[in-house]
Amino acid sequence: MTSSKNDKNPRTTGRPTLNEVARLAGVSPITASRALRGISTVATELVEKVQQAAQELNYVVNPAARALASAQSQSVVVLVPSLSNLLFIETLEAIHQVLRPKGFEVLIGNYHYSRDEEENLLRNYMAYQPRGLLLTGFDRTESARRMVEASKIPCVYMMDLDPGAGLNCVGFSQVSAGETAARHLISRGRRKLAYIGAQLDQRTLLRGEGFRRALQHANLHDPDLELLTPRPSSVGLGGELFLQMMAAHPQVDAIFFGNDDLAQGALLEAMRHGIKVPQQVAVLGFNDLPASAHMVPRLSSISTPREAIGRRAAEHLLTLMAGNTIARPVVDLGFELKVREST
Amino acid sequence: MTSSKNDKNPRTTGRPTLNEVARLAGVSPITASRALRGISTVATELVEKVQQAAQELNYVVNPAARALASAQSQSVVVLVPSLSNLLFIETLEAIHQVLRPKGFEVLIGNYHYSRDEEENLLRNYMAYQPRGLLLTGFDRTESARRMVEASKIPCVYMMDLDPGAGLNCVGFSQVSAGETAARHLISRGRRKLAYIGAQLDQRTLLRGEGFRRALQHANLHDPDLELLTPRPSSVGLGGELFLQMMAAHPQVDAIFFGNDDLAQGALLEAMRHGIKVPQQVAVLGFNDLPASAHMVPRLSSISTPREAIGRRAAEHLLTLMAGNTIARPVVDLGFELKVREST
DNA sequence: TTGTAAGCGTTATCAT
DNA sequence: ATGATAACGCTTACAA
Repeated sequence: MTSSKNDKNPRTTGRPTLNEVARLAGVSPITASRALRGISTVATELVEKVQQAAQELNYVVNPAARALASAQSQSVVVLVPSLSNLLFIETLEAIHQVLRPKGFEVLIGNYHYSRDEEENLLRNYMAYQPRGLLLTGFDRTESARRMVEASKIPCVYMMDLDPGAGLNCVGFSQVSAGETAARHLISRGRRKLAYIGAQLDQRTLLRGEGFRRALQHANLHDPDLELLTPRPSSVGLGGELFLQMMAAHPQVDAIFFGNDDLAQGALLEAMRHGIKVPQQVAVLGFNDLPASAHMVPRLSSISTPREAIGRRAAEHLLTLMAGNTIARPVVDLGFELKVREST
Repeated sequence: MTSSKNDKNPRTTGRPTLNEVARLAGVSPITASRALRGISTVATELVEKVQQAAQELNYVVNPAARALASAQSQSVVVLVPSLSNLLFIETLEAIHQVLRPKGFEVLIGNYHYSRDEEENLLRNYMAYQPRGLLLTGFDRTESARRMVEASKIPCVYMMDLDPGAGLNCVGFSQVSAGETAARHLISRGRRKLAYIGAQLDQRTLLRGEGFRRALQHANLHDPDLELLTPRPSSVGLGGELFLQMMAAHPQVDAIFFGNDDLAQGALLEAMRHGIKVPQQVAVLGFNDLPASAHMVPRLSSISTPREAIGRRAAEHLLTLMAGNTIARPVVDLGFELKVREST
């Protein structure tokens, strides 16, 4: 018994500790700990006493101490390739909505579409001993893959579906979305179909593959009508690529864009240059971003359930973190073609 | 000496500890700790040995243990009112860029423009004993304000400038930006000027105030020409409000929008309804979002230095966290009027 | 400049 | 069902 609590000891936070709560409640610290964590072995009566004491003292656990003692944090790491795409913002929001109420801290890592950066983030965040991992897609370095596997940390993959059907994932088939795009355009009587994609991540590529596959199947595929660039997707870039495509291949009568911002840019340049959409060329976007429905003409797009993906992935992870396994690890949330004025 | 390291002890992480690094380097744990933290009292020779050992073992500190022992985390809490506004994304990115390399973990809180939610987030995050705080603007609950003050945690305010000039802040004068908008429109010969704002946060209001003030000064102010709504800002809403304003006040010849997305929506509806911009009505946006320069007509806007704000605020905070004070706490980064085709 | 001892606040273990 | 004890991995205080 050296001194009283508010000693101005720099090693102390000044906040009430579990010990103090326990003393006030007249129980041992460990009982207080159990009571607060909702561990069933504690008598209801004591639980109440402890909760009251905690409330009275305004007690909040010290996450550092908890993490140290239990070798487990309360944090979940979410890695996304971009934040400038509204797409991922909505997903993140949904994840927060599910995880925060359960007491989890969400650590967000943006790897800017770089596999190496993703690996680094993963390595760094592993130091925090996260309880769970939420990763985007399946395209990562071998080393990152191994880290995840070796860590044994529960992990759910978002956005795409595991072809192997072995990993826990929540998303939709990117390939199939590409096929749908092609079939829609073909059904509109289009015959010279182009694909324009930027930010060549795995999913953009997969979409392109689905698109190509459907065209080949219809005997309409022309490899010249594919314009891909690793530059980051944006409205400005979309306009630029659109003009480039129309200049090189004036006979193109439909374009599928890997992202709505590209398609929006195309619509804008089409207007500026008097190119009639959809009369001369149909424009189809992807993701159905909020502005798309308001473009002139209103942009047709494939709407993706990114909010639902975030929510379901987080719930999925909650199950895994609770130690349960999941019967059906692959959750396909599908997508929806929104036909508006541009196709 | 009970057992060897990889005992499958559930209380242990399996990762190498500082002790092991110290042993390998042939020094005491505390020396290893000091060496790794770059504390100057350690002999250069030993520092090298320790670093080598750490590297060899692939050592990474346990943040929980560090936080517990030092009563200080390595985390910085950033609170923003929204993530769906690209504006804050860019700011966050810059903050990350500055803070992560220095070993800080960035905790992001989105309070959805709700003062109460901000207060809650603050309370929750305080449990993590953050080393620093990055807050948006000055409009918060009294209780939140007190928490920040009482905590003594270094804090930098972003986006606006403290009228009292006492708080550390990095931003620009929102009022002055509103004035600039009005003066520009007036200088273009406009006489019936309207202001349309959504998501009525403090800064939108301040901008409106500056706008109003300049109009009054020029004897051009008409309170009927202000359209404010608490609904969240979006392209769709902008179009809607624009049409509403033009229907109610067909004589309006210029509109300043509190946000670019609103202005973009206005441009789109103007086009759809054959309202000529800027001939019939000039449209001026705010923030200069990426798509604005590509609109038809290209949107004039007030460009804000959100990336620089994030960077400078983070650097500012770094200084404070290092225990230094700042001579000039108020950093005004200004703004820039971009005149394009819509005004 | 380096090391010893102790403690940060919590939870796992094992006994009762 | 509850508690005593030790331990998690690191850093502060102080001694050498």
